[in-house]
Amino acid sequence: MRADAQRNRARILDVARTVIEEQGTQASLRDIARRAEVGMGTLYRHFATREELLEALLGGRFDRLAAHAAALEASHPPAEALTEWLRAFAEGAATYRGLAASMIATLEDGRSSLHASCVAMRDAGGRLLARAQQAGRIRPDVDGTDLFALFSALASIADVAPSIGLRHEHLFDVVMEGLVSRAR
Amino acid sequence: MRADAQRNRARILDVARTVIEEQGTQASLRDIARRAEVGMGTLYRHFATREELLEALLGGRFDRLAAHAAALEASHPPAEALTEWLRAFAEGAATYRGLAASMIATLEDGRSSLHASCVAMRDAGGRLLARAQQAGRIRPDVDGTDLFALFSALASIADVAPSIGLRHEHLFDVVMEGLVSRAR
DNA sequence: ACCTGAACACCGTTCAAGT
DNA sequence: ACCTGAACACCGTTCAAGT
Repeated sequence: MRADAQRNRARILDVARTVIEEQGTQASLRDIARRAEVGMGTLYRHFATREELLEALLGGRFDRLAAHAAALEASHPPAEALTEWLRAFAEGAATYRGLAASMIATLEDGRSSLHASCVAMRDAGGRLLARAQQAGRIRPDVDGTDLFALFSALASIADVAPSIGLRHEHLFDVVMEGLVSRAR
Repeated sequence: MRADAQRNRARILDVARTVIEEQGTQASLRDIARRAEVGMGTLYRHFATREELLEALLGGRFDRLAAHAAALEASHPPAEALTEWLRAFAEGAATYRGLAASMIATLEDGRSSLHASCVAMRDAGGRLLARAQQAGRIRPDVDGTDLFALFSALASIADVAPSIGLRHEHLFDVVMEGLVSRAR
């Protein structure tokens, strides 16, 4: 990649992080290009879709989250590992306003650039889930997709109603208890 | 109201119902005006905000839902009344794509035209909840707002991922079990 | 190769002008 | 009283023209 291109790409990512932090995942791309002092075409050349931009911003974080699942599997007993991971997952889904909703949508949209990361995360969670189910600690009739949907939806509440978001830990606990009930 | 105004209002509501059914609560107001064969100003005169339009479309339904809570309180035992009502509530929140998210947001936005209906529904649910808690059937550390948020969030999953929406009843059951656990 | 910015087709919202 | 539709300030996306 040419040096100026590389510099532009970095500038865009840098500005995008700030703007999306301010305005959420639906932030104006025009605004990002403007503040990065770059033409619209340049933004589109580097990131053909909004999802590609989000992937560049979040891909690393998501990969680490999937890896974290494997680590927890080795270090913690089944139920604790799952709970701990779901907590980290919910935190990740809350990185930017609007992200949680995008993540659920992306799970069934194979064309989205976020699709791969989300499927990987769902599967990582699914493995922790299966382990906890085999240990009889989680009800057997839920799968990784259920988990992903439930906790993303939970995270999305804070996006749309910040004050209710303060109850997040509490609501997390309620849903968690729902998973525990009817185990075995 | 003048006869032509009344006719216009009815036309707008009629078309809005169709368009919002197609495109969700974020449907283009311009499109609604166009298909109702009405100037933009006319639409704005009758419904100054998008929320006012939604209120006109859904207010009746929400009022009935609040009334339904009182009826259930008289006819059913505490836990059954609550479960039954929450089922109806979730159905109402799923009337239009995007509505569930609007409802959570509106709960803490006093200026929204949907605010009154949503508060009324939350309180109606809150009364059924308190009754079930007094009967020792629901954990005591949740309130009406928690309930509203949890089940709206649940409904919003189907908005953004239709196929996961097919699991709605199942996820409903999981959350319900979470409410039951730690009762008394 | 890469960048720019105007062009196009859309929005929501307002408001002067009409009846 | 009420209606119309143009005007304004925004979008996202594309693409001819430049370096």
